[in-house]
Amino acid sequence: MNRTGSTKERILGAAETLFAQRGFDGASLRQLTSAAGVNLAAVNYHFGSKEKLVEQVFRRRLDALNAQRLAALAKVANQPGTRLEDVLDAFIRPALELSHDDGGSLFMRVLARAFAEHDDGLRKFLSENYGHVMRQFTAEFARLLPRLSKEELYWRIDLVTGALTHAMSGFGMIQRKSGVSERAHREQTVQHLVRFAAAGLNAS
Amino acid sequence: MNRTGSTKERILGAAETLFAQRGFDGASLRQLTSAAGVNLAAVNYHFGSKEKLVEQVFRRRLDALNAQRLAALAKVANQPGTRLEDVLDAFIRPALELSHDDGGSLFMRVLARAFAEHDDGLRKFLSENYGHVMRQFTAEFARLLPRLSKEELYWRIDLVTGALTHAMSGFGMIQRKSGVSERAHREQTVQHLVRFAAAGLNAS
DNA sequence: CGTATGCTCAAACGATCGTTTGAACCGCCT
DNA sequence: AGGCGGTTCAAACGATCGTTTGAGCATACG
Repeated sequence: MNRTGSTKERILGAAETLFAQRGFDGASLRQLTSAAGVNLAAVNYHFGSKEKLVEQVFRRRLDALNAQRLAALAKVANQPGTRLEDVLDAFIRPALELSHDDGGSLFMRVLARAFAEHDDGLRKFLSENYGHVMRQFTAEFARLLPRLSKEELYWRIDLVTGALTHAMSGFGMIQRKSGVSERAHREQTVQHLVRFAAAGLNAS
Repeated sequence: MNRTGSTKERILGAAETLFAQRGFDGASLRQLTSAAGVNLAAVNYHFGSKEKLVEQVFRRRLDALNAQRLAALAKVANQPGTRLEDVLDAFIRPALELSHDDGGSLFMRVLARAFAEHDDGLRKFLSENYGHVMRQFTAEFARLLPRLSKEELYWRIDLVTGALTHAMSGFGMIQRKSGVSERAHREQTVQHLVRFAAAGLNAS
């Protein structure tokens, strides 16, 4: 039972963990509030409903994540020397750094669930709030891959995001060797993912 | 309400559809039996429990799918002229042909959900019953990509399966152009996926 | 001191879940 | 005709779900 932080923060933390482990429907408010060490009614008092709690769990992480992604993209977008790998790095590195925060890796599992569950309400929420990020990256990919038709480009981006979401939701399976620092391991991981994605996007 | 076939078949069909749409927990036996046009108790009578129904939904498709995959793999495995693309074709083509069967495309969504939900019971079932398929493909990938360490190979295969599962669970989003036959469209799709996967596996 | 205000609490609400029950019904064999 | 295994049926079981309620508590302000 977590006893640090405000009630809202404890609920958000416990929600992230349990949503990752059991899914949005699978995690009950009773399990959740019990793990957070708060009263059952606290969720509806502070968030209004379980669905709005889900949205806040996403907001807490995605606001920061996508701000970092856009900041990194801005440094390389629409510039002459930019390589495909630079854009992919701007997309992937912030997500992996988030994975290293407390509970951050769990959040990537939550995100993977959101992709698999074809929940219209959740997809609409994500599209309305964070769709512009994907649109900016897509525009830059289109610039760097002019020989791909719009159709092919969309498809390949879909494949890449699928691979990355899948991989990062299971992140941690790739064991860090002893003697390798956490930072060096993450750097290796970023480069592995970037190389894979760049090769896929560039495929003949 | 479906009225064709035996009670067991109608349940399996409705289960596949509803599991794809709402998830394993999200689809209730009452929705399911109502859609199948059978009595609520029929599920427990014919399958024993909801969990065993889930397993049968997987079995019905995966037995045939993996048999086709292994048959296709056997034709190219351990032979001198085999290209990476041939092995990937053996893995991907049967899945896409299944997607074209009635309800088959829905099954790929079910499969994507099973990946995202980290349900231990389900993962154990899939591993015990179909793990040998992935092991055979992995062995052949290892033969064709000798310069990759075992660690790197496992990771890239994980990325590829993630991309393919993600893409095929959303299959149908890539619209078939008018004037292109269903068969030609599927052939194009297979080659797109194979090229992407081969490039990713082969990345420097 | 009295009283708002923000928050927590135990308890209960109605709804829905998977499962079980026992009677009714079916075609088939002797 | 009569009984019998296989199947279907409506109904109910206990459990658990998200949400609501109203009393109780703490702190701050007049």
